Amino acid sequence: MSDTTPETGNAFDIKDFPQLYSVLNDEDKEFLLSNHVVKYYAKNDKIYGEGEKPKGLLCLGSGKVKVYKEGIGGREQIVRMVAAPNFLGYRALFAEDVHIASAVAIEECTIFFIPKDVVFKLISSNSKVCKNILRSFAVELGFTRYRTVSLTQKHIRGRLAESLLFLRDIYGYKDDGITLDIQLSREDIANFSNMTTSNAIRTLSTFVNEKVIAVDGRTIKIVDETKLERISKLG
Amino acid sequence: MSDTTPETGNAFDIKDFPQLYSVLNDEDKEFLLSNHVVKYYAKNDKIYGEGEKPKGLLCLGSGKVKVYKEGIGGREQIVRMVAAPNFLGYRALFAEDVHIASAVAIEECTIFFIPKDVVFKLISSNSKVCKNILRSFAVELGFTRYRTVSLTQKHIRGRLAESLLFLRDIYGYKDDGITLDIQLSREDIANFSNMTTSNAIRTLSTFVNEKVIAVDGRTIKIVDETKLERISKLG
DNA sequence: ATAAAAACATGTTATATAACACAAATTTAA
DNA sequence: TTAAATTTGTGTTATATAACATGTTTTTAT
Repeated sequence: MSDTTPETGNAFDIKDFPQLYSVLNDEDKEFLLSNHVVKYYAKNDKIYGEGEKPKGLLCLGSGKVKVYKEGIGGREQIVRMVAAPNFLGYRALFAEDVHIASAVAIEECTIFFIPKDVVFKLISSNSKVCKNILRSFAVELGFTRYRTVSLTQKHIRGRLAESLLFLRDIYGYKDDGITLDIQLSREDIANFSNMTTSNAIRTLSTFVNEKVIAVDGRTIKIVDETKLERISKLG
Repeated sequence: MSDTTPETGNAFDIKDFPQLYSVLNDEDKEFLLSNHVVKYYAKNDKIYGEGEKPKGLLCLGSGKVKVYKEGIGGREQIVRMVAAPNFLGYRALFAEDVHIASAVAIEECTIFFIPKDVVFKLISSNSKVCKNILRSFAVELGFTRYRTVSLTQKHIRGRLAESLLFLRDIYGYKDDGITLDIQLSREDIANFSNMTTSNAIRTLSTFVNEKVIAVDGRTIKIVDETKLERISKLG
């Protein structure tokens, strides 16, 4: 992590983080502006790790992050793929617990750090802040529960298809309207879909053969959305 | 569901629901007391179902509830076992979504229903209410994520052992200190542990043979906690 | 009290997928 | 610019567990 501006020079600031800033009154805006820290992370930088204690709220202002848990025999399970703007690592904060997952920047990130006491002061004085955080939790819990069922019940093809559709939902397409706006290693795709890397590679190949997707290195195009959704649905 | 007092005559009321009542000031207490409904459910009564829209907040005052999702081919996955006092069905409320799971009373329950607008008024006027709900979400999200990894990565023995330990954590023991204070069908145990009923039965039997647990019908005693924890940990 | 239904139990077979092995391609480092 | 390491790709084998079959016991309904 670096405290200097990133090379790209994109000047993101907390005013562009709607879940927090846009619902505050002028006084609280002033308070927040003078009580947060902007942090920059390069690709592959660790943002927090399992077992660490959160010192405040993290707000992903720009960039992409993967959140994963170490499982049996060090096998990594990606439990969340995060797009900006979104809260990050807030579960541990509100459970008054240590982090039970790790977060890594999968591309350059801007993160706004808000100290614990500042967060709780904002929540106390502004119920809209509270509602936004509640909504984030509710949406994420829904996603996680849905995934539990998919990852345990669907077969490999269904799991992979669903993962690709989730990546579409989270990061969207590039300008061409078919290229997923995220680059992941086969291993990350496997860890997100609960399968071995070999099987992720194999199944991606069969999807290419079936003309459901097109692959060029780590660039994935969804060629036949309907078919992919059918594969995901059938399990 | 019935609106009359249950046969047992246990007079639970919302004053015994600490997550809400104990943090309110006198005015809000009055407001809550005159703006909620007490509902009674018999064993096996459905409390809400997938696709329904929540009309308010449910607070489980007494009794036990299972929350499950319909998966592939109608296969049911229990995503939460609830003990009183606890919030229930609140994810959909705060996500402004329909229920994505169903809730069924596994024994007689008392539930306090608080209409949506009353809930939001309480949250606005009292940040401690908000914090309590945030904590519930945070704890539950942690549990759900932990489970996702266990249910996908652990083998049958580990999954079943873990489920039994979770049931112990959630419902505790009876007075003898070894009998789980919850009665479940083998099918429910299977649906909680992501396995077929046959395999749940089979694995319970091997645990009995290994003197880890003792079983009499639906009554389960944990005879060797250390061994059970080891089985759960090894996966 | 008896029939019907549901739950429990156990043995056998089929199969999805992990595990393993190895090669090729690509990226990183020296 | 060459070597080393990592990632990607593919074929084979082993195995955990679902699926199936069938019988027994317990519960529920009449």
